[in-house]
Amino acid sequence: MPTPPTHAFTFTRKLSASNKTPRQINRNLVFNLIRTRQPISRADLARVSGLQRSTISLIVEDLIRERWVLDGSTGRLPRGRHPTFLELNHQRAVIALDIHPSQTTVAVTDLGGKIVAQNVVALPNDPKKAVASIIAAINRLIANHSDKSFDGVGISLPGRADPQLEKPIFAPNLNWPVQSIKSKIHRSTGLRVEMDNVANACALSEVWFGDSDGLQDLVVVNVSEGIGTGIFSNGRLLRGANGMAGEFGHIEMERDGLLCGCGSRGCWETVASNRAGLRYYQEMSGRRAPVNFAALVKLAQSDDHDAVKALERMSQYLGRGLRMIASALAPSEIVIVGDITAAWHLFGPKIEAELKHNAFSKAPRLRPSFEGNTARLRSAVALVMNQGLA
Amino acid sequence: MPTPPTHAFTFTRKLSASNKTPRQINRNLVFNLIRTRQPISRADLARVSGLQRSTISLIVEDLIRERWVLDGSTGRLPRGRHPTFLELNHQRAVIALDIHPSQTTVAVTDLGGKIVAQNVVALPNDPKKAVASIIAAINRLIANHSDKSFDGVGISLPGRADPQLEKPIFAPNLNWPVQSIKSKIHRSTGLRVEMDNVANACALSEVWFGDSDGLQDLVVVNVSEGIGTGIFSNGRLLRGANGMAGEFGHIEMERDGLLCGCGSRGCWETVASNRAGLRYYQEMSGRRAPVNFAALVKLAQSDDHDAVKALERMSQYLGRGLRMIASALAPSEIVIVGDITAAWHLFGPKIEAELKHNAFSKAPRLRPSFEGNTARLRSAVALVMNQGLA
DNA sequence: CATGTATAGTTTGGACAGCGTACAAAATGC
DNA sequence: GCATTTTGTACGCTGTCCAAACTATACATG
Repeated sequence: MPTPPTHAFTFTRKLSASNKTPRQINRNLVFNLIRTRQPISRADLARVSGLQRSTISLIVEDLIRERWVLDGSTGRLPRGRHPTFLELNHQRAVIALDIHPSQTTVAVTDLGGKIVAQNVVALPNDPKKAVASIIAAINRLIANHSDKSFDGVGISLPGRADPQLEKPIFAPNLNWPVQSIKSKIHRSTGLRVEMDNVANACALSEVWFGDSDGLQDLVVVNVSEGIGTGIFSNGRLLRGANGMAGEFGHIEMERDGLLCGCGSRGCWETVASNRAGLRYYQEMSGRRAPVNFAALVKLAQSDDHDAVKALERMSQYLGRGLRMIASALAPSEIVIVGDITAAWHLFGPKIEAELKHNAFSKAPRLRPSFEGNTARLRSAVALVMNQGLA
Repeated sequence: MPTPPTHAFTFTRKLSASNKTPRQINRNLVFNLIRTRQPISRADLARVSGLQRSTISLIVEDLIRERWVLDGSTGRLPRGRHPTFLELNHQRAVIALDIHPSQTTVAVTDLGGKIVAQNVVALPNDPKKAVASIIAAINRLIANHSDKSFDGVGISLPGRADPQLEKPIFAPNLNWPVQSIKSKIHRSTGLRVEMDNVANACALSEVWFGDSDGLQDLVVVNVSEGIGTGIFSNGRLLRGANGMAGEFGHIEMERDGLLCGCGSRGCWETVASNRAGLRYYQEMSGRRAPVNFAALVKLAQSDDHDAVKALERMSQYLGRGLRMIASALAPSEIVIVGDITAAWHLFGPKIEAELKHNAFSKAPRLRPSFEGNTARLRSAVALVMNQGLA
């Protein structure tokens, strides 16, 4: 006879559903539909979602009461009563913060991710004062937009952080400390603060603000000082055990290659990141490299032979790494974020050719981020939206 | 004024929830708890799930009416009414089919995955008749267990198949055609047939039959003629765009290496699969390789120097590949399935040392499948269970 | 043996969700 | 004015979970 189990037991997350669960699910669905398809009427929401018009009415009533959406203009139809279009509440806004090794930007955006105002943060010489400068810049923006009501602050940064934990735990390419930035901003502004890796954030952003409906599998590759990837799979971000999933950039590509910031040798990012591109230029031309990678891209665009060659070499390595990603995850789409996309017509085909080289299965679609240089900023907005209503 | 949208629109899956949704969710939760913790009382189910005892009673009533579970024995407590333990219905059974390049096995198991009967299928010389032989073997097993009621057939095979599609689309290591095996078995037996890649199936199996509760991130690496990986992330299998996710085995590891069955060169599986182990033995000893990999492992266990060296070399490459997986996905656990696990005490440490070599973050736990050689068979059961009630 | 206590499992009423139908509101055309 | 068409709302129904009351069962104790 078995002894009584009486398990001591706790689930990490609540797994059981209550009778409030459908409302949560449908509420998120409806809000997302309004967000992506605004302006849209209740009747169309019903058609699109598969829910009844009556149900939609109740859910929308909630969303309006909580000031997420507004009744907007009225439409015209050949027959029948005119629909009232719903739209996101323009009064509500989000602070987006893009922390980048070479430049940090802060912005105000609306719930739809549209950038209302944007400033580059002048960082002081003393890196310890960086966080204070950022907070000052945020507070200035909030003060300048007193007509808005702010919902939160989104931070996208090059590094990994366990979503539970406060501080980033892996940021080899950032030269100033961001420890406790999250709680400091929260204390100063009183707003909810969401922080995540740039590539993760960009993946969310593509899903939230992109036009591909129901995208389920997508990998974003952020090519900057290093290379980070954000994996969106089964309709969710793949975070891994400590939030460390997506470090394709630190997969060994060259045996006994260059020493990487992570301590290993020959990582993909040592041969395919912006730094690698600059190094190739130096090696090939014998001249000093341009001040930054954007300048190198400009050089290539003006047909500088060495610049083109250097970026082609970088593109080849990029493509080879993308082939790894395609084999490993078979996403339907790979999106590139970074300065290299500024010259996509020159190097996109090179990257894609290498990606498709000898591929044993259908290669994923490859495209640059639809956002260009604001991709990282908008991604920070997605972080807040994702927590607020998803 | 915007024109009326009236979107023509269909979701791939239904995204909206109805008031029946919580019951579906909780039913699966309760069934899974019974499966993993049987025997268990209703009261303990309530404690463990967080649902009310009354709700549990209703759900269990459903499950008993549909003959998934049974009221079983009675427990004893120091005080109070004795609990009645619930257990899975032993009458119900599943056919498990393990298709393997060197040997195909078919078995009868109960809902808990316990193997009731098991036969190796003698495949005819003519590979075209293989499917017919398998079907005959299945029907024999069903006839011999007329006391059971069969719920479905699970097939785990070395290859990828879009879950929607009928035929496997990528099986470079299988030398006989399995096209339309799914529908043929369905027609012959009348049972539901679920088919998936071995590694995917084993990942499900670890989650379904393993003892780690609430495991969310796990990668199974199946080391056989080739290498396949099954990725369990965010509590679901990661399938990718065409069911092709998980082909880490075909990531390039040696530039201009050996030609692989997939058409590329230097894939991980060309240097770390069973075939590679046999090749290393041949190269190192100058002798002909053993008849199969299991024999090579036996040799190593009896201290044959060349066999040990060959498998150590294979282990090193295995570990190097696992390091890729750890960087890319940061799973909390990596599980190895395959004959190499028979000598885990010899080679497990070698693999793990290479996995941890120069790792920039905490390496995942590494362990052999808790099932040993029946892992693949039991995995086929998990496929059926996963579709039936998950 | 009666009583009190502890635990398992069931019953019942209430709250809440989505569905489906009916209906009011609003616009157009004849 | 009236039929028609479409939007958006109101109301009753069913399904679900929860909370508390209730019943059943067992044991310890005096």
